[in-house]
Amino acid sequence: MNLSTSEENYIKSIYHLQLVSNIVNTNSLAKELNTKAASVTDMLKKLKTKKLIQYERYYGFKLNDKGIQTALIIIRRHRLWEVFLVSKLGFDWDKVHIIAEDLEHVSSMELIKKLDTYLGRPKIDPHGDPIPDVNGRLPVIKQMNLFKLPLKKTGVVSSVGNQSPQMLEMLKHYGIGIGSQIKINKVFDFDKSIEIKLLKQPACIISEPVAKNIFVYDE
Amino acid sequence: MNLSTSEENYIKSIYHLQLVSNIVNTNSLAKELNTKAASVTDMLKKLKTKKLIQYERYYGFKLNDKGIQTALIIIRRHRLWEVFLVSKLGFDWDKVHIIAEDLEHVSSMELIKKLDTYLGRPKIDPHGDPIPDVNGRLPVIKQMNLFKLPLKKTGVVSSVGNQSPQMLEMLKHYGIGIGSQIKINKVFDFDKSIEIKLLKQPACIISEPVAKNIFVYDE
DNA sequence: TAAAATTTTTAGGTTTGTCTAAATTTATTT
DNA sequence: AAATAAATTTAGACAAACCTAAAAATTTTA
Ligand SMILES: [Mn+2]
Ligand SMILES: [Mn+2]
Ligand SMILES: [Mn+2]
Ligand SMILES: [Mn+2]
Repeated sequence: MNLSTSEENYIKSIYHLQLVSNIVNTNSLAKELNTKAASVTDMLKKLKTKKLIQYERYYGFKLNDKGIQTALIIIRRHRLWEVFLVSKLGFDWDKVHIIAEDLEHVSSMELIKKLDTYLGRPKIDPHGDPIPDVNGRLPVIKQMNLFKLPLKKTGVVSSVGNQSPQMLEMLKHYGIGIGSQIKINKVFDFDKSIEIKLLKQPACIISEPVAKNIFVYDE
Repeated sequence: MNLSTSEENYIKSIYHLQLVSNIVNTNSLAKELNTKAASVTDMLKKLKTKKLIQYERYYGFKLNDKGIQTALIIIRRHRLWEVFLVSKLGFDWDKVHIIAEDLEHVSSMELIKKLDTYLGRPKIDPHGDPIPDVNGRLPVIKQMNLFKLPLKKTGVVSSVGNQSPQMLEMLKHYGIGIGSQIKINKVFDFDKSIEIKLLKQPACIISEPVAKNIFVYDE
């Protein structure tokens, strides 16, 4: 298909937005991409002629099957590079997204195939997000919000909702990462902050907004 | 400085051309970059305003110190990625140039620093070309043309002049690579082709154009 | 040295991706 | 149901990186 960096970024952003809202609107995409609504409209026309989106003016838009397939290929590249940056180069998880944002646009098939093999065909990226396979299939990861974890029951951190550098830096500070074993000691009614206990660490308290973005699976 | 991919490609090409000819002319750069002379002139104006080249119209041009420094940073990224592709991902040496041509434009300093460390601070790339250090200093590699190697004396292949995929594929076929131990058995007067002997391989004959592009050091 | 050939630059366009400001359309209030 | 507000699109520009064709400068040849 041969897409520009800009087209790829639009497709990826539409994909992420339509996971939440089913139909995507111009303003939210503009905000997501740090651009203006008028620019978005221009690009929507182009993506429509390339038959990657469903789009009727004033009615919103979303990726069609071909568009979703394309998005998953780009997401696969992004997440494989993130694994590389963390597991091979030793980057912290809060530093890799920006770099992967560039690397994901290098489109050699052979490169991604060999990178995947080299990394040991990882199923999740450093933030716990699933890596689409070569055919764009996403492994389903069974997980729940930390708030759903019964008191005193141990869960394993599986992914993070908000992945801003600010959030990730904070979790790093708390010592919370993918794979961390976590237990809820107590929920405080006042502000819904919770006291948690991690292995080999003293108990600590995290706020509701933080807790809401942590996902776990049990045992 | 923040340069576009296109600007970086121009700078790198000027660098390579001025190694040979000292002063570079519009047409040769256009040919090198598979573009037109008019496009080159446009870019030269831009590079001049960015103070990266010395350029007087109709008189040719070359990189100034700042331009050379910039070129060496890009070449460093290119060659480090080539090392990665060959030594970590298992690519053949004739397949890595095109991919590195894209990867070299990902400009995170931290990335290149960590990649360098990860690769063990290599001094040469898979084609035997020296990798500039962080400060843009090039290690000097003492070598000579294969034709200068005395008969029956063993040399070690250190680099290749023509690095087109066609040439590299051919050398791969002959089993000639960087580090190969090579001896000249005989030079044929007729066409200056030479019979060579590599370790653990039967003797074979290579043409003059091929031999002229092979460089060795003795011992 | 004058004509011819070559090289380089300029003039004027195109495409991609962006923008601001104005016009439309749709949604929300009175 | 108007009026108002919000969202979206269009109109018109702009910068980057290209292009072709024509003009200008330089070099070569006769
Ligand atoms: Mn990106
Ligand atoms: Mn991620
Ligand atoms: Mn390049
Ligand atoms: Mn190389």
